[in-house]
Amino acid sequence: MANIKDVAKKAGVGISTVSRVINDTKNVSPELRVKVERAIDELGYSTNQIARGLKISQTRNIAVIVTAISRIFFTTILEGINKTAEKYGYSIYISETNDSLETEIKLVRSYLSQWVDGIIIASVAYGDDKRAERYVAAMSKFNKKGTRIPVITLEYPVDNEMIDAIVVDHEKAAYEAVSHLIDVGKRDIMHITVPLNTYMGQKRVEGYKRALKEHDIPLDETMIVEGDYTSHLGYKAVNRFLDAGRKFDGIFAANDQMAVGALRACNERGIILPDDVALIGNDNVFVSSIVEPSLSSIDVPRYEIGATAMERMHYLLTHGEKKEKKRKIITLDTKIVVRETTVKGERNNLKYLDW
Amino acid sequence: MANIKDVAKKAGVGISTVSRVINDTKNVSPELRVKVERAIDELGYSTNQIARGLKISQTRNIAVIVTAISRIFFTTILEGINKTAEKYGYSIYISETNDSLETEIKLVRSYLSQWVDGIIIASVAYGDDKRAERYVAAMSKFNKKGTRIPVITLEYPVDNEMIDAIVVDHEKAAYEAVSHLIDVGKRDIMHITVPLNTYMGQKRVEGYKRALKEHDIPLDETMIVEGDYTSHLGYKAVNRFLDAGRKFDGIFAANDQMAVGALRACNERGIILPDDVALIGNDNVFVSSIVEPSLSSIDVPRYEIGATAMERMHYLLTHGEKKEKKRKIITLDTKIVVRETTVKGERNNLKYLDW
DNA sequence: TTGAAAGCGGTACCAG
DNA sequence: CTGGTACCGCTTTCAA
Repeated sequence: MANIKDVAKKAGVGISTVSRVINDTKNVSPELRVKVERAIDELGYSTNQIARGLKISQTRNIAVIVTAISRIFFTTILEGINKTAEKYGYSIYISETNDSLETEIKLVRSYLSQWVDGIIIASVAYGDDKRAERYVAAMSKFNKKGTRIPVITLEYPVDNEMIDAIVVDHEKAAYEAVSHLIDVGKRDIMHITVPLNTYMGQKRVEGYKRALKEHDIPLDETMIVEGDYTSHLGYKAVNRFLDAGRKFDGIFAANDQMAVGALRACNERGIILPDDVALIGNDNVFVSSIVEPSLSSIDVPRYEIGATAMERMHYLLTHGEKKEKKRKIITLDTKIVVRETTVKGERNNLKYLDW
Repeated sequence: MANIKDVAKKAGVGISTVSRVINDTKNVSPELRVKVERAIDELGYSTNQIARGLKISQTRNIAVIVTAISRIFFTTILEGINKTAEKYGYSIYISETNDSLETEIKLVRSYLSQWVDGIIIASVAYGDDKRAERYVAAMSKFNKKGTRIPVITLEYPVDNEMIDAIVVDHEKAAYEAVSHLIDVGKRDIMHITVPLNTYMGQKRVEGYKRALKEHDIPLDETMIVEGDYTSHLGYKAVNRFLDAGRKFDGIFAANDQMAVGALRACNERGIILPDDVALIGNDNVFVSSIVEPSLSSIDVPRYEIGATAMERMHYLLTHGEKKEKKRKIITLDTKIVVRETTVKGERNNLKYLDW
């Protein structure tokens, strides 16, 4: 409502003095300071951040772009980002791409023109699409008035040597999941993947293959079925295998949604977990400890990923271009959480309480 | 990077002409238009929304404030808001109050100073706290340069006759839930509430009481236990009743989290659902169809709530102050979803597929 | 149809 | 320590 001019007039001082007390610079006499503060109170003035942003080209707004807001995997990440952002006084925009590069680029463009201070993104720009390549190359050149607008990617590092990332080792996680299945005595292991045009999809397949190889289990490509993140797909995939009379005694699903679908299918068809088939998911979302039997999974430190991303963003924003030539890729640890779908009696369901 | 001045210079035209082609006003000659468009392309210019916002006092930014981002209840609402916002070209800020009025007020103040066009909020300003009252009263006066900044509340209408709301009938929903328990033959019904200092908490208790009354079941206040939204609490509450040897054959939990906690407790203690105890939750989140036995619940159209809120916001923003004196409260329908915790054999678990 | 210039609400430099 | 003023990048009158 009221602006700085009004305050200046009311306080009977110059506009710059008002500015000084607001951003409390030292050089203001106590008397004037009091006058100005009173005027501010009486007018209920608060500074227009949009004007301020225009002037100092700094908005304290961070854009957060994920593939799908309702993908349960992201909600904890968003929480981590949000809590940390609040700590430092940033506001955050949140939006989703629905796995469309088109949408992603559109969103980024829009945020850039809103002069966000930084962008945290779960990018879908992977693979050798020409458009994607140009876009990823441009990421390190985002700027406003010469100062760089940092981009931090979630889950995996994009193909640009200047862009930081907060990730986990997907290959290793998959390797451990599958090794665990082998350890509990399984050999015919099905792998339900996330889409294979994604980094995560490919890395997890690599881990799957390595685990088989190191345990001298011959690879059967038909045991790998491409998934789409949904519970429904996991459900159908298992039913299809069953209907076809395919032999399998283990399943590694690349996310928990699909694992739960698989679990449901097994339950319905009278397959005993883990005796007949051992099953392990990925992500360790709270649902894993709620289903019956409880689902083994790979824990991904989602909150920490979000928090770390925001911490890193803040660092980049405050420590500027301190000639950090090389990007920083922060890898957080995953760990296997054993429950009843792979080892009888391991309820390990404490987690069901916190959702 | 490049600004309108650069474009004007490059195209060899006046700055206003550039503005005209950008916002495509009619009065520009074809020749100039082409020149300008080429300049825009070559410079990769896109208009600075922050400067534009300052000038026209319209940012196309909407603030969305919920109590907790990770509260699963909200994620679908956010999705509805987001999808609709995208349709109309709004960006949205998302933040959480963690049920603190303090935080809520701070956030609102901050968004106001960023000149958001509107605010959609699941407010915690309920009850007769002086500070809350002042704040709620102020809601209808939020404005920038005289034009009003609309506020729309989620879940329930705040105590301000000018503020729109998108809600469901909590009293009725609770009434139906409890009536259903009675219909399936239960009489000693426990009610685990959400916090009783909330509108939802109180209304659901009212519904609970009305259902008992209309079925001539005497009210026993000790059957009402105040909850806190968490699974853990539902779990403990039931265990406490069991330990104390309390008699009960039905439970209405005011959200699904607590219902799942209660379900887990029953499962562990050998209580057979629904024979010994019938259980119904509230919200119908996807988890209801995943647990064993599947959980009866009250379906709340969360996506629609979000979408409707954003549609209404857009309406308010485009149709301005068309002297709509009176606020609009849009009430969406809830419906009961019967599953195995109240009626044997009613799996009704299609929903488990879509998460 | 076109360009100049004022002004949105601030910040920061400069002179006093 | 204080006030005047240019300017951030854009929109919009006003005159030409």
